[in-house]
This record gives sequence, C-alpha cells and structure tokens, in this order.
Amino acid sequence: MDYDFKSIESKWQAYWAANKVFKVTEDNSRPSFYVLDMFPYPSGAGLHVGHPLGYIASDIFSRYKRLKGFNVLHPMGYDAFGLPAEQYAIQTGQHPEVTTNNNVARYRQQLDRIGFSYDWDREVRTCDPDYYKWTQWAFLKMFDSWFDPSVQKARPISELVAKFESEGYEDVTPEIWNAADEKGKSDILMRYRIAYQGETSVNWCEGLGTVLANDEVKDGLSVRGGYPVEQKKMTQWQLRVSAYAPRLLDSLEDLNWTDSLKEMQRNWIGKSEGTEMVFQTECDGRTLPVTIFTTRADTIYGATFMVLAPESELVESLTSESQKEAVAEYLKYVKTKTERERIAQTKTVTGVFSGSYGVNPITGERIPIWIAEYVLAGYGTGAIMAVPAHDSRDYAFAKKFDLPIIPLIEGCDVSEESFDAKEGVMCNSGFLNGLTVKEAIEAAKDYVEQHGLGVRKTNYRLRDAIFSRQRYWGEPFPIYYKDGIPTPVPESELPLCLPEIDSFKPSNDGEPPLARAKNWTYNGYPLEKSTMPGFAGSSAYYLRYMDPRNDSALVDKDINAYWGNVDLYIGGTEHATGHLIYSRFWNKFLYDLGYVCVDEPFKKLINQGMIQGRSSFVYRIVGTNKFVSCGLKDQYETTEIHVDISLVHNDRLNIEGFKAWREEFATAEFILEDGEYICGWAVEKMSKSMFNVVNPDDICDSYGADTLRLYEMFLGPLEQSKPWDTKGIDGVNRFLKKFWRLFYDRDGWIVKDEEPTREELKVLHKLIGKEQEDIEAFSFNTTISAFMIAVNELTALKCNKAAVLSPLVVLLSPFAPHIAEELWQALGNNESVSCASFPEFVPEYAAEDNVTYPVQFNGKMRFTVDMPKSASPAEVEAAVRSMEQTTKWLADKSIVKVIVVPGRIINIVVK
RNA sequence: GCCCGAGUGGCGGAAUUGGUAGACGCGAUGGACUCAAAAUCCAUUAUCCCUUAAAGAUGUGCCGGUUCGAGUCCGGCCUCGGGCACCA
Repeated sequence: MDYDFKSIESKWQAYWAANKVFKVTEDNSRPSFYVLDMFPYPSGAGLHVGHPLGYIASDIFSRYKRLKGFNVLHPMGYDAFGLPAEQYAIQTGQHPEVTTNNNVARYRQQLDRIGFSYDWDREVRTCDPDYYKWTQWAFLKMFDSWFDPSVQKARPISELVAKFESEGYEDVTPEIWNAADEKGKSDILMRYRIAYQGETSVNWCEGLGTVLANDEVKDGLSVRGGYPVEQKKMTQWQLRVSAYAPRLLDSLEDLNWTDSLKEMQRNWIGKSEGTEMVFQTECDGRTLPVTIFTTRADTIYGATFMVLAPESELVESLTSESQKEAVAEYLKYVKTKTERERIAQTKTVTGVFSGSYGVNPITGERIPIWIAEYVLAGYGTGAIMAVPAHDSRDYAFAKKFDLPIIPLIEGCDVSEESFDAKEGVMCNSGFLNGLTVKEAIEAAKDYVEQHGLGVRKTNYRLRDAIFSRQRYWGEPFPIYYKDGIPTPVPESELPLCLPEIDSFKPSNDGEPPLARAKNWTYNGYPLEKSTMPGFAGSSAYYLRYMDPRNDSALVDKDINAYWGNVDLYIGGTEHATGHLIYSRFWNKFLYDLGYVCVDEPFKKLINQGMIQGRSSFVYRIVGTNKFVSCGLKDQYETTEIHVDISLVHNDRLNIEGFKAWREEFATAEFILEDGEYICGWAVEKMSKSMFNVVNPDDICDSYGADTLRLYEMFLGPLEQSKPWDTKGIDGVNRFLKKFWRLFYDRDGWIVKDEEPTREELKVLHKLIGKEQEDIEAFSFNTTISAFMIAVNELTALKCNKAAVLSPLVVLLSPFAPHIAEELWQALGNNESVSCASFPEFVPEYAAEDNVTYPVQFNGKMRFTVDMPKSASPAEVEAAVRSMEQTTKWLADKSIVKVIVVPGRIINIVVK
C-alpha cells in the first residue's frame, strides 16, 4: 500500500473541521499557552509559498505544546481594512467589502489545505463592525484619558478636570479654567488627551489623497504605491505615543525578542540625554530668550552661531527688518521642496541669516542667528547652538557661509572636516580645559545647572502617531462636531458603522470620501469624515481572540487573566517600527486603565525570514529571436529575459513549453549546451512580474501539505531569509514515503505488537530527546534531519514494533499532521493524534554505551580509545598509557602530559 | 555616515558553544532491479598528490594573536545582507 497523500490529507482536514478538533476553551486545570501569527492582509494575489513559513512554524510549536499538555490558543484572522482594496474600488467601483470577502475566502481555502490547527471559531476581521466596535471603544478611552507624567501612566481626563478646577495644573490655573467657555475648555483638554486633535506637520501624499504615518513613508515615497510625499501643516487626530517613550524603551529590556529587533525599536524611540540651555537674543533692539537643546554642552566654548528651523515659531520674531525679504524668500524656497527632495539633497547646504544675534551664555560672545533646513522643528526645541569644530553638519554650514570654527580638543585637525568623536582632551574651553571629553560632558551639564543657565533634559525621537486618514475603507471615528467642538459618540451606540457611499474617491471639494455619505451626522451634528489608519485595527487584535464574541467588553477580565499575553508571536521584521510599537503602546494604555492584566503584549517574538523567489532567465541575442544557453552567453551580446519558472526544471528549459508560452517565442531558435538549454538564475523578491511565484496549492497538489510543511522548515533556520528552490523537495517527500513503509509494505499493514529491542529503543529515545530540545530552540530544520536519521536506522533494523512506531507517529505529528493522523488511527486510536501526549524521554535508553576518545599528540589525532561511558578521566588515561604501542612511544619521551577532557578528547602533550 | 547581523563543499545548510569540520538533504557519478522508463535500493562525492589503496598535505572570507587544541575566543581588515539617516 502506497502513501496516498491526496486522500489522506482531504480526509483528515474534513475530520478536523467536522469534529472541531482544535476548538479551545478556557480550562483552569491546564496551563495556558498562546501562540499567535501576525494576521495577514488578504490581498488579491493570494498566498505564495513564502507567506505560510511563519504559520507553519507556529503551527508546529502549537501542536508540540498541545502534546506537552498545554491548553493552546492558536487563532487566525484578517487585517482586512486597507488601501489596496480601496484603490481597487476606486478603479472598478466594486465595494471594498466585496473584494475583501472574496480575498478572505481564497486565503481561507489556501490556509486550510496546509492543515493548520487554528480554532476558526475565534476568527476576527478588522473590518467587521462587531470587531471595530472595540477599536472605536479604545479610541474613545484614549480621547477620555490624559498621561500623567508624575506617575508615568494614563488616567481618566475627569481627574485632570478636577485638578484644573481646584489647584490648577501646569499653566492652567483655576481662574483660567473656570473663565473658559466650552470651546476654550475643549481646546485646553486637547493639549492633554491621549487621542487628540492638533495641527502638525504631516506626511501628505497627493497620489493617495491622504496623510501617512512616519513608518508608512520610506525615502520620501509612500510605502504603498510609491507616490511622492510632502510635508504639510494640517489638523489631524493623533495618539500621544511619545508620552510612552520612556516606558516603551525600558520594558524592551525584559522582552524575549531578538537583539536586532530591540535595537531597531531603540533607534526608533531614539533616546538622547542632553541639556536645554537658554540663550539671550536680540533683534532690532528687542530681546528674547531662546531655548536650545544639545547633547554636547561641553562644546559650548565653540558655539559660534545659532540656527533655527525654518518652521520654528521663533523665526518671525527673530527676523530683523533688514533681512525680512531674504528670509521670506528662503522660507518660500523651503516650502516648495518635497520631503523626497529634502532627503535627496541632504548634502547641499542651504540657509539664510536672520539679522539677529544671540549671546553665548558662558563666553558672553555675540553670535549670529541663522535659519536653515538642516534643523528640524519637530525635535528638541527647533533651535540649536552650532559648534562647527565638532559637528559635521554645523561644520558644512560654517564652511559654506564662512563662519568661525574654534577647535576645542587638543591636537585635533579641523581644517578639512569636523572632529565628531567623543575622545581627547579639552582645550580653549575655560573651566573644562584638561578634562577628557567624557568628563567634560558631565562637568558641563553640572555647571549649566548650577549656574542657572539650563537644565538636563532627555529627548526622544519617537513622535506622536498621526491617526487620521482621508480614506473610506477604515474605522470611522466615533466623534461628531457639536458647534465645532469634537464630542464623542456615546459608548453604548458603538459601533458607528461605515456608511454606504456611491464613489470611493475624495469628494469634489477635496474632502475625504465620507463627505459623500448622505446623513453622515449624529443628532444632526456632522460626524468626523476621516477614518482610522491600518494600525488601529491590528493594535489589539490579540486581545480580541481571547474572547472574540464578547458583546460587553473587549475581553473579559477572567478570560484575559487566564491567557495573559501572547507567549509566542511569529511574524516578519517589516513591522518592527510600526505595528510592534503601536501595539505595545495600545496595550500599555489599556493596562494603565485596568482593562488588561499584563503591561506588554508579546512575551517572545520570532521573526521568520523572507522567502525570496528564484527567478530564471533566458538570453536572447540582441536583434534576433535566437536564445543562447547560459554557459555560452558571454560569446554574444544578449538581453536577459525572465522566464516563467514552471517552464524550468533544475535550470533546464522546457523548450517546447517556452515556445508555447508566448506567441513571440513560437519561432525561437536555440543555441544549446550538451543538447540542453541551461537557464541563468537570480534571487529576487517573489512577484508576478518576475514569473517566480510559487503557489502553495501547486506544491500541495504534487507533493502534499505534509511535504510542503516539512520542506519549508527544512530549508534552513527560521529567522534567515532564503530563496525558495523546489529542487530539494524530493528529499523530504522521500522521507515521508520511507516513514510510511515502516507501517505498510506492498501487501499491507506490517506493524506487530512485540517487545522492542534495546537498539530500537535507543533510536526512538535519541529522537525524543533531540526533538524536545530542538523545538524549544525553534531549530526545526535539525529536528527533521534527526527524524530522517531515525527513520533510516529503523528501516535498517526492520523495526515494525508498535511500541516504537506509535510514539514515533506522535513525534512526527507537529510537522506532518495528516500522515501522522492517518497512521495514528490505523494503530487503533480513536482520538486525534493531537490529543496524544508527547512521549516521555528516558535518557538511559538514548545513552551510548561506550565513548570513543580520539587521542591526539600535540593536537594531531593518532588513534582512538573506546571506554565505558562511566569511566573516570584517570581510568581513561590509564587505558591510553597501557596501549602497547603508545606505552613504547611514551617511554621514549621522558615527560608527557595526558589531558582528558569530558568533551571526549585526549591530548598527549610533549613538554 | 551610524547601528546591527552574516561569511563553512557544486548547492541549502549541521557542528553538543573551545574538542574527530562538512551531520541531514539536494545535485552529480557508478551500480542493482527493469525490454525500457519511473519508482526504489546500494556505493562514491571538500581539495591536492596517486592507476588504486594505504599514508600524507591543505582546508570554515583575509592577516595576526591566545591555547595542548580555534569555524567557535581576542585584535586588525575585506565582502555581503538588514535597519536608521540632517534627531544637535
């Protein structure tokens, strides 16, 4: 009987679904374990072979944990709001909901074929009103909260209002508060709310007609679509993520994430400790204090000018009458530049003199104030002191505009470039002279504070998240405008559903698509017309899986307490600075308000590598329809053409297929090598346009899901990026066939109920030990290797004993669940193999009887000694010395030292 | 420019963390079975010297160091991949 994966796989997939084998409920008698995949955006292209890599790994781990007795929560859903569906809707007029549902159905079909152990009863979709009710709810909670820096946590805004009324807070005294009208109070509270509306410079993308978050922009182009992005001042909803910067940074420490990912988050949060210093300035006779931020207070003696950001509010008051025109011109110039141009031109230095002067607070020297785009309004105070000798940007500026450069470190040469390194000994620096730079940084900070010139200050690069999108296919804001005052829709009336509209384009007067909706009002007042961004729905989905149908809470408290947070999260690195920051922020906020029981959402995180495509090429001789095989292509002038990889096997082109592929190739001629056409290849992103997409369905058709699962894991370490190459898949497929033959021969079932031999038990237990160790370390490729060895050994032993094969099936079940299920039930079990328990590891069975010690003379191996495992180093040494030849050799050398290492090696060293 | 990570056969990759480098798989070569093919099985497969074998030499990007012993540790380079990028 042969291994017929087709009937096996469809049979057991149907069985699992019909019996809800993977349905999970809270069970206090068993420990919980939560394994989560980053849920996919259901794109129109469907899954390619790279997508399931992480899902397979998490499924293996989930199944393993179940065998180990854990109650495993392993859910799946869809990140279903998003731009592509909307773009498609604009082009075709088809409602995004329709295309989204179609895509979801296709994804589901593809996922089901791979045999995942998801509890589909817990599926969530972010575009489902029952789901986004809780996204809107969280937004309202943020709207209704402020961040109290004294305790570093979110608190209800009512507590702040009480503070305003009684004692005042910051610059809002009770008098100011009580005198303010409703609009005034709303404006004051907006400065404190965690979800707030404020004017800010945003990334505006004309091509998409919407604003974008920083992580949605790369190199000045939108990540989706690649349209240019410009800076624009707009009033937008924002989330006060920056308030959480210190906590987001500090709690990173305890997370079981990779160092590189933590490092990326650290850079993105961008903590820098420095000093805020006040410089007196004067402009046309008027004086004005200006605060600057610096991390190098020690270089104050070299501050020869100051620079303001063009967008700084100080520019107007610090521009002298005489420079007014020049400054206005410069500001105009800066404004016309897009973000992309600014990035492209970082090397070109621009700026204008403001006409005013500042006073160096330590030297008392009068220094000019300039305006330049290399200073950013959004960071620090938007104003800096420039120290050209020790900052490369200031240096370039000083060179261009001929400003003085004063070196402050002994022996440094600043004639060609600045000396940015924080090393050396200070000079030209008054009280700092003779100190090393590191000492001087601290001494200068102390000095500034003691003399009242400024204060220590920590800045973060992390900005507040811009939360409005001028789009249709997203969560509507539960906010309406009562006489212009943003007012929340009552919680009891959530969800506020997306209205139907006739077209998904922006309205004719440039308003978001929701402006087209009829009656987009609440109690007669207009509702907010933007929608929430993609990360809104994905920020707390892991919580909703715990209790997906709860109508009265995001997640029930007891249920949340049972599952805790996500024990294992698997997904790509591309979310390092987007989703993974927002989710942590969102979770911390809910934690502050007592809605969730753990501060951090994801305990352990693994980033699976990308699976790249392996493209194949043919080489056409320029100006002809003749194609030359790869090895001979250097003899001609050729153009490289992508060829569909389904026409290529082991780099050999299917010539007939190629001719039939496209009309233009029907009459193609070929120059062959050894009678074959060899294609060239390259590793590239998997994409339709490169004809290198491999569909998991095709693999399931020709090899089966179990082979696909094994092969994806066997390809290499999970975290590593690697190209997909179908070549090696026969190996793991052969392994499954061999596995099958342990149970069936040509005539049928051959498993017998006999006592296993010691040798057979050794093979089994070696594997149990190895698998346990490897799975815990996520080294799935080596587990599979161990499996192959074990199966080869058992085949050689002709082992057909149930006592060995039965646990072997359980061991295989996380990797290849279908074949395991088939054999498990054939062995006479009535329950699914996923209800079995992981075989117990008995180290004595796995142990080798003897240890072979290689014996080396001065590091070179000469012979080996076989000793019982229990032998002591002294006994081993005695055995070495007693070997006849060796004794002779040892006798010749008067002094030797025998080193016996428990790591199984013996070294004889001649002194 | 700054910060991470990685360099091992024809290929994907192992190596108990300082202890016989190249596990396992692919590919390749030879053989068995077959009229033949597929499937399956067996053998060989880092390089050099050699008819073959034994034996030897070389070998984990490069140069040097520590050690009885280095793919692994230290110092200095080179190359590739990823992230950030006027953040004062």
